[in-house]
Amino acid sequence: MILNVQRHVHDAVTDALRRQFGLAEVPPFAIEVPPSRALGDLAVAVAFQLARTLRKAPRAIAGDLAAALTDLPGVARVVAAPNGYLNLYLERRPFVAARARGEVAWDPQPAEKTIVEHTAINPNKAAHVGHLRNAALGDTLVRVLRLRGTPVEVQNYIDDTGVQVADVIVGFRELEHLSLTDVQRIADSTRFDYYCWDLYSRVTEWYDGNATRLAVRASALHDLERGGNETAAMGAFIVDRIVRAHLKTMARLNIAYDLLTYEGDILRLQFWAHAFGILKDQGAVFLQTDGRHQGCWVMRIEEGGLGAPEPGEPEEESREKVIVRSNGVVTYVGKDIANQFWKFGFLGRDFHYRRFAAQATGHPLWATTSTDGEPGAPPFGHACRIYNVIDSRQMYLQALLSQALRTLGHAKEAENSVHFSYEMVALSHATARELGYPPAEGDDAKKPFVEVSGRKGLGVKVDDLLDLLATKASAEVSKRNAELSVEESERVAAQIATAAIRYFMLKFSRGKLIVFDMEEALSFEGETGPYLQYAVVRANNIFRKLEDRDGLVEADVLSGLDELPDDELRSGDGEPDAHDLWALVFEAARLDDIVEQTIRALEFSILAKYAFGLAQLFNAFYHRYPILNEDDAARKRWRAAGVAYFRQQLTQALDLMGIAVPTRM
RNA sequence: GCGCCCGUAGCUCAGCGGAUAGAGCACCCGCCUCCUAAGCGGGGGGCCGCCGGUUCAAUUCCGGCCGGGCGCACCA
Repeated sequence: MILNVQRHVHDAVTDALRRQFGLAEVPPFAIEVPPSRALGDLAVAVAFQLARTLRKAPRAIAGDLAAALTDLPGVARVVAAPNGYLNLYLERRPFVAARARGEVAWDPQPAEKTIVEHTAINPNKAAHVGHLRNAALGDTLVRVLRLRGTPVEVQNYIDDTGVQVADVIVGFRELEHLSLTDVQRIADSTRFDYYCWDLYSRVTEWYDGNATRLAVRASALHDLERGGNETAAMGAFIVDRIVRAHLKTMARLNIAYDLLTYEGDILRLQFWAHAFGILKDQGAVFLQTDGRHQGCWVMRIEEGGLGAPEPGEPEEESREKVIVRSNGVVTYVGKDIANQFWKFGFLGRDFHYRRFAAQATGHPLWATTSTDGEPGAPPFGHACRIYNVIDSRQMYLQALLSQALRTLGHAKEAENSVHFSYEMVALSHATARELGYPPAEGDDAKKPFVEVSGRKGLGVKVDDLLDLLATKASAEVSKRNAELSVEESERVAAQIATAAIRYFMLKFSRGKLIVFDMEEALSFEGETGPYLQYAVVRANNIFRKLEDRDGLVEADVLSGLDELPDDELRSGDGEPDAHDLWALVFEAARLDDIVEQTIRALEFSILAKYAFGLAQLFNAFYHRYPILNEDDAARKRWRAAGVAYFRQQLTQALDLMGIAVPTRM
């Protein structure tokens, strides 16, 4: 809740520059936050930028500006620092009082309908930590956008007709010789997503044993795509069960969706045929009659795109991407283009929809279907902006999507097709060893990490990780809070587990490969989700006790702040590392600025680090300044007001990261 | 070969061109008659990979190297 102040300071400085120096054009400049409160609350470095054009020393410019900036509402004083910075100190009392009372609201942003697609796990096995990063980033993006008033539709793409599902079908059939009813029985009596996890890796080994077995897969895949046969029926069953397992896992992490988009529906409803028609009409794809891609429909890749020429091959060919194979089967790229067209609403066709499940959010989850749609579905699709949350390995394919849109004259949509890209999650050697995998050999041993592989069954399952965290949290909770009921204690443990894992997934910037290490992820100390929760729990405890002991509720604390002596707002001034009330409130106020930065950079580590820093500031304040035991009534009230604002802001920040605040810890 | 990402403390990572380069972990020292020690305070530890360029100012921007990762299928 600092952006409004920054804006009016910016305007005032611009105005002062015009008046003082007769500048018609004021160069763009930023309102910064100085490294410590002793230097001021806001700072402007514009004097450096103007030194040359004005032929004047930065310090002198800053001095003139300071003199011109009188009577700025909300600003107590303006100081020209010796180095040329212009530093501003805010009026503290009204700043604190208004914010603690919640009188400074979020700016509504102009909003256009946005689709965020994330998770999109192949529905043939349990979710692992690699999938987790995707879902955590995607869900956080959704939360941040929604806070700013953007209407967001969350889609989860289900590849129900792909190779991975076919492989599990092959496993049930060829390795276990089971029928659909057998599989159904297994699903009802086992942890089915775990069962398929193991089966999938066994199938991979089976293929490796004899290459001719791949023909079985090809045939299964063909049946799966065509539908109306037993293979497809078994596939539909497996997919449904696994998708429900994924949703359950994600619900543990406070992740929900609006729509499941099934690839099978894209095929059955001829979305691809329509998209293909459009692409052909516009000349975006053509039938290659020669060379390596003979008989394929290909798309020309733009200059600077992908493609490595094979030795001796003309460069032309490497600049083509196959969209339809010579056997007439469309590739993933083609299906994705059709899906993207639909999301923007210019495919000219729509899905039918069915209610799929209830969710903890209260919003029903819908799924696409090819027939028998239910009434009451919201108007899905027709977005102005699309974020596809997919790891960086699929960069080229995402670039092709934009290219296809551009070729068809949809420049704006191409621009608004955002590949929200992030680096993958790998495993540390130590964690791979703990999971029982043999030490890597050869070149793999030299790598600093082990790659997660669903095919090999090598990975940490999300539910296992959550269970481990919850068990550990449960022990810690009951150790400290013997009076809690078993149910409450378990609820808190689950919240702590979710916090630990979600914070862990967000604290790294998205361009950084995460080498997942179990020991590190299980930590509750230092820069972790539980540390952040703990800070808010402490703040909440203060208010609980304030009510128990003094009969004061938050509203009592916040009323009458305007008349109270405000010495407390200057405590700690002049000290180099201020852990005082003003520093805490000021930092808490920066959340809106941080959210803006986060969206601009699509970088949630900014939000995560900010929340952590704010919690640190509070913990330091907490240790230094008593509240319940403070004798001076005015100081006590101001401190409590600061704590009220802090918990309001950090709770909000945690909510953006999908982290709840437990009742006790 | 081409494209993208990464290179900052022993380890894992932050650092929207600006004020003494920070945090967590690990290590050492201190703090529970005091609102929960999942905490707090203090300490040691840095050619910000290397070389150039732009700039009043470069860890930050640009170029070139070096090292590591990932892509560049009629897989998804």
